[in-house]
Formats: sequence, C-alpha cells, structure tokens
Amino acid sequence: MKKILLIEDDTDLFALLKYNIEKEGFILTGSQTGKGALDLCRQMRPDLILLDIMLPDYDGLEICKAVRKDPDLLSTPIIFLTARASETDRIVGLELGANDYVVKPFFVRELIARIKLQFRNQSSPARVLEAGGVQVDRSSCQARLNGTPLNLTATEFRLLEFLMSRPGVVFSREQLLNAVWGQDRAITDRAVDVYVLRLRQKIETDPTNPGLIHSVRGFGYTFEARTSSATSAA
Amino acid sequence: MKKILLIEDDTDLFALLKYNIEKEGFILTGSQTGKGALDLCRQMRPDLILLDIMLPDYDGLEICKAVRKDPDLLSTPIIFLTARASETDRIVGLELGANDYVVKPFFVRELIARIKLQFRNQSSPARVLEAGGVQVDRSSCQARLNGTPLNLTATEFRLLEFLMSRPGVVFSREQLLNAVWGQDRAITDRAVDVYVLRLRQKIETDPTNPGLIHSVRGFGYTFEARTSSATSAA
DNA sequence: TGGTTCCGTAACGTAGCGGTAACCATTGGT
DNA sequence: ACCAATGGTTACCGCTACGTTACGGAACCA
Repeated sequence: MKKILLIEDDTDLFALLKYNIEKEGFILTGSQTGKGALDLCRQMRPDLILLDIMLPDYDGLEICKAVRKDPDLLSTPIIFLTARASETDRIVGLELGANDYVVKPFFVRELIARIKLQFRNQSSPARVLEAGGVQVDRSSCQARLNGTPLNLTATEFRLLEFLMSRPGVVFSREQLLNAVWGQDRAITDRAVDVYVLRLRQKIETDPTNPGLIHSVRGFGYTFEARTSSATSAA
Repeated sequence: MKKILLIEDDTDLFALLKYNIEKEGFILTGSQTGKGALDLCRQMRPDLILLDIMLPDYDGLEICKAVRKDPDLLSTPIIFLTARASETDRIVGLELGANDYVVKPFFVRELIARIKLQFRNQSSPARVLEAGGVQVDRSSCQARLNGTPLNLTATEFRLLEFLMSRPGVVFSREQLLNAVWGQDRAITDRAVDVYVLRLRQKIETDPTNPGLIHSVRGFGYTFEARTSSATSAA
C-alpha cells in the first residue's frame, strides 16, 4: 500500500490525521520536527509527502526545495498544509513543485480526497508507453516491437518500462537498481549492464533503429527514440 | 498564453470567472451548455478545462469521461466545479481522471491558484541551467551550445554544472575539487585548470562569446555570461 | 527428476577518460 | 627590465567504465 510521510508539529492534528489516514488504508510515517524529515524521506521513500509549512525549527518550503533537488525524491508529490490562505500564493507562485495544498482548518475528508487525487493522477499517465516502435503495455505486462510481441522477462520488462517512463532522462545504475530491483537488494550494479545488453539485443534487432537505450558514460543509461539526429554523449 | 475552456451554466458565475481568469492573462473560451462543449474541446484544444458538474442538459461527469476517451484530449487537465462537498467523493472515487476540484462557493483566488498549480505541475520542475547560450540539462546530463549538443565527459559536465549553478561566484580550486571530484580524492589542483581548458575549448568556440569561464588570478574560476561589460577582479 | 528459463556474478578486452608532469605564456611587483 | 608566481597548453599513460561472454544457482514446469 501507499506510504505517506506526514511532517506536522501540532500533536493533536498529527494524531487526528494519522488516525484518519491509516483508516483509509495508507501507511503513515510521521515526523513532528522538520529536522530529520529529509533524512526520513530518503530512507523511507514515501509515495506522498504531507508537509506543514510552519514548523518550529524549519521552514516547510526549504524541505520542499531539498526534496525537489534530490533525483530520487524529485517526483514524489507534496501536499502542503498551510495556516493561511494568503500563503497559497507563495506555494503556487514560487517554482517549488508543490502538487497541492489545503488551508487550515480543513475537513479531514478534504485532505483524504486530495491525497487520493494525487495517486489517481499519478497513475493516469498512459497505461501504454510508446516510443521508437516499442510499445509497453503496463496492464498486460507485454512489450511489442512494431506490433510483434517481445518475450521479455519480468526484470527486463520493468527495466524497460522504467526507462521509457521518462524518456531522455539519464538514470544512474544505483537509481535503476532502486527503482527496478528494490532498495534493499544487495546487487552488483553491473547487473544493470547485463540487463541493458539483453534488452538491447531484443529491441534493437531492427537495424533501422539507431539505438534506443543509450549509455551515458560516467552517469548511466537513458531511453530515447532519436529520429536521425546528431550524436550525444555527455 | 494558456487557453482555458470554461463550461458553466450560471451566468453570473460565468461572467465573474471570465473576468478574473482573463485578468490573470489566460485566454478563456466558454460554453454555458454542456451540449456543444465536447465539440468545442476538440476544436480549440484547451490547455485546461473548468467543468461544472451540474449542467442543465448534461452531466459534467459524462463530458469528463468523453474527454478522457479522446486520445487528443486525454491529457488535458480538468478541474471540477462542484456545488456540494459530498460530490467530491464521486469525483475522486470514480476513475474519471479529474485533476482537481473546488467546492462552491469558492474564492476566485482559490480557483486561480489551482489553475496555476495544474500548469506548474504539468511542466516538471525545470532541471536546466541556461546562461550565455549554454544550456545544461541535469536530467539528461546533456549540455548544449546554442542548441547544438556538446560532447562533454562526465567530469566536464559536472564542473560546468557546478560553475553555472552559481553564476558570478568565484570558486577556489579546492572548492571545485571538493564539489566536483569529491572530498576524499587526492587530486592535484592543477587538474582543475586542465578541465577548465577543456571546457573552454568546447563552449567558447563561438568567437562572439567574450568568454564564459573567467579566471580570477590568485583565487580561482567563475562562470559569468557577460554582455560586453568591463571585467572586475578581486 | 530432468530440463528449461531466468537471474546475478565473474571475468576479460577495449576505448577513451582522467590526472599528471612538463613546458610555455602572462601577469604583476620591485 | 627582471624575476617570481600564476595560469594556459600539450602530451602521455594508467586505469576506469562499459560491452560482452560464460557460468552457476535458483525457480519453475512437466
């Protein structure tokens, strides 16, 4: 189930939210101080962050900024809890990457609705990915190359799916291990190389394809369907 | 500018929203009936849809469903305007692909904030630095000079990225070693010089460029895109 | 139990990156 | 004008990072 991180210093509100959110079936971890919040984030990798903007020791906006700078947490949705409506301008106006906010006092059901909204919208992006003649159907776990089915293994599929979910973005081996294999697995990063090789052999059979999975020396791998453009390494 | 489609039957509210939304610089087209709304959508391809859930002739939810089925409109964000808080459950609960909602009566500023939120979230946080014709894209680990890709090696890229992250700030060789190479590495500071040279060769090919990486004698290096102004050293 | 598929590691070859050293150019002080 | 110090430039070689192959174990199926 989805993991939610709640950062809120008010003990009463914290308890209230914890009770109600867990009642909805989410797993809630919380911090009542801003101090350890960021480390906690990196550790638990929440699916969503509820962030009080006014913390005794930290500004919530600072935590938000820090999260957006961390490549691993970058796409984690953040919902702000703010005390005054006037603060919404700051939240929205600045390029912080806030995904939503609620103004105190709010109905718990309102917050729950917005949490669910985030998860809905997250999963909405295309059940099927397509680029460079490769189609990945998330619901049937089937990949096709120009219509003909590819026989990918589970790991191959997840790797391809993850790479294709953000075309052009370079992922380090460690990021790929975390995303595809899971964080705790003790796995050599060279395993990534082997799987990239296997994927390449399966999806780049077509010689017209200029290459879809690109190595970026010193950084990692990226998926990109290039039309016929120039070289790129970096 | 962004085009917004407003579907709302209440004449007063329609006028109020039209006035305020256009004041924010958005282009607003509207329909007071649900009937032609879908065709209007296909025609104008709005960047966002504001959809009243209670229309005299149509259910707003039906329009939403239809939009989500149209491949061209599928990813257009929809914000619902709903009369009762109890309706939010339907909006969120069903797999309609609503992106957000506001409950009437609402503050106009609240709606405006949520509109902006949609547009912000759409474009994932800018991970690109730009100055003096040089663009550094952190997510793709690619640097470009006036659009044409530069072939930077990993170290070159990180050095350029770091220098450009704080334009005008002078960094000592030691600071650069710590930031780009890591703290523990035992490396001669002259290595920095070599990499600055290599960077210069790659990004200052254009003779119009007056120089982007500047040496500050006795101190270190700085990145600054100077128009044509005078130099200034410590 | 045997066979097959999948998974991850180990090992090897190679291209080119990375860092050093050495030399040259420039600056600045006296 | 001289010298010292700093920075620019070049060439060279070790070694890292990656591609690739082969192998052993685990899981699955019949």
